[in-house]
Amino acid sequence: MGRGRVQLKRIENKINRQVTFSKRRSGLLKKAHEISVLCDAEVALIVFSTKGKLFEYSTDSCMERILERYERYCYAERQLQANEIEPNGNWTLEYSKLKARMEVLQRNQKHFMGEDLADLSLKELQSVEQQIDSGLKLIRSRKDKLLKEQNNLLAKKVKEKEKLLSQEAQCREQQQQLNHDWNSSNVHLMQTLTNSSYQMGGGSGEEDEDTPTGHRANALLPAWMLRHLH
Amino acid sequence: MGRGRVQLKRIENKINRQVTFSKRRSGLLKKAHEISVLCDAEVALIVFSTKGKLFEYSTDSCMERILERYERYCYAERQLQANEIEPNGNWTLEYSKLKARMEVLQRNQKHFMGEDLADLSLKELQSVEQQIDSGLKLIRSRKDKLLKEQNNLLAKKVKEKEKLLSQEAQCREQQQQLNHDWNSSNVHLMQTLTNSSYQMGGGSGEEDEDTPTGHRANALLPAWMLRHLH
DNA sequence: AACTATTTATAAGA
DNA sequence: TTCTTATAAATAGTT
Repeated sequence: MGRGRVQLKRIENKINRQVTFSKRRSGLLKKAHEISVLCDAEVALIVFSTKGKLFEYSTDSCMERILERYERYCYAERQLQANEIEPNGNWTLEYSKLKARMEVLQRNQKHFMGEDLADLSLKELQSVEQQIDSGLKLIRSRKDKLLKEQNNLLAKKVKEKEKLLSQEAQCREQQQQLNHDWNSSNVHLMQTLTNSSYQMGGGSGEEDEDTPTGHRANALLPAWMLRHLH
Repeated sequence: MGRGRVQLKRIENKINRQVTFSKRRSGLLKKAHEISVLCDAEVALIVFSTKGKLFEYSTDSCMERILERYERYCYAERQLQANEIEPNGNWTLEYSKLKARMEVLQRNQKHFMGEDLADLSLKELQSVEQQIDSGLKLIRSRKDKLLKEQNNLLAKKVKEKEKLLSQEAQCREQQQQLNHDWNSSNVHLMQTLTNSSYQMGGGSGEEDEDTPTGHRANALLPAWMLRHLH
């Protein structure tokens, strides 16, 4: 576009390069904005000049959110790594980076729980809604699966009990002949039945027994964590 | 660029939007690459389509490095702040505390989005489900509210336009009436004042609203773009 | 900073 | 999706 073809290689003349950079940069930013608006896409564009000056564009002027999304999309490897590796150099820098990320996460989490929604534009709201909705679906199908598994397990247990009971009944028949007390045996039977039906209704089976801390409360978020959100 | 001007607003036709996205995306990536090579710049470009698919370009195919550079650049300021405000004693302690909180938040966020659900017991699942569900309800009602507000606003605008139009119509009628009266009673006078009456009869000179030649670019460009233009 | 001859990008159509 | 083509837009080189 211009008077003469251009070779795709570094422009050696410094002035020329600078001018071209300036022109193309604004063109690039404009096009990023256009595709974002026209096609309802989310765009993040970062440009460092040779001299190290930063230029950026991001849809809805929220670079952090898009970068977070990018990282999530990329299997979150970077996040994990960055958090695992102990920063040995600049503590204040690492700390503030972490803090900034934290803030984004907190904001996100609040939105997920329906707080501070006034911050969000309609588009953003829709995107959160979509994310949450798909999350909810996944959670429900997972729950469904777990429940079915437990039911199967319980059904098996019931069968076993029945088997035991019939064996017991046989025993009892034999015992009857020996004139043993019928009532005590009956009570025992009742207890067994009650126990199994309770487990079925309660649903969670044996998992609660392993709880180490003991505060696996109804709320997913412990109080101290909720405090961190504010 | 193409057969007809294009308005900078979301393309409503879905097929059309998809096609345009595909075309412009490749154009954008190409231009990102070009400026990177020609001007020796470092470029990172991330694009999410409406459907959430990721496309990216980065100089030297090293997105991570550029994003880190970006964060360093952006957090330089924060770093100064942090240096003054944050505790000057035990950085490693502060850092690991923050990290722990971060990890909890990340885990939670994943669960909210339906990832890593295998970690959760049935009870926890139910609790997450509940939280998310209530969040979703809040989000939907907020969206509803926003949409209604927008509707009201638009309705108002429509009414205003209607009002203006009817007012204009009235004006014109009155003027015509005046002209008519004046013409009929002052024919001879009019002849001596041809020039001025011609101007008057021609109507109000300010009516033409369409100024196709005026570019008015600055008014339409977002602030960031203006900034980059200088 | 403008200008303009050209190249490039792309909207619409097939 | 891909190709074609008429046209709008971007921009290289110039002033």
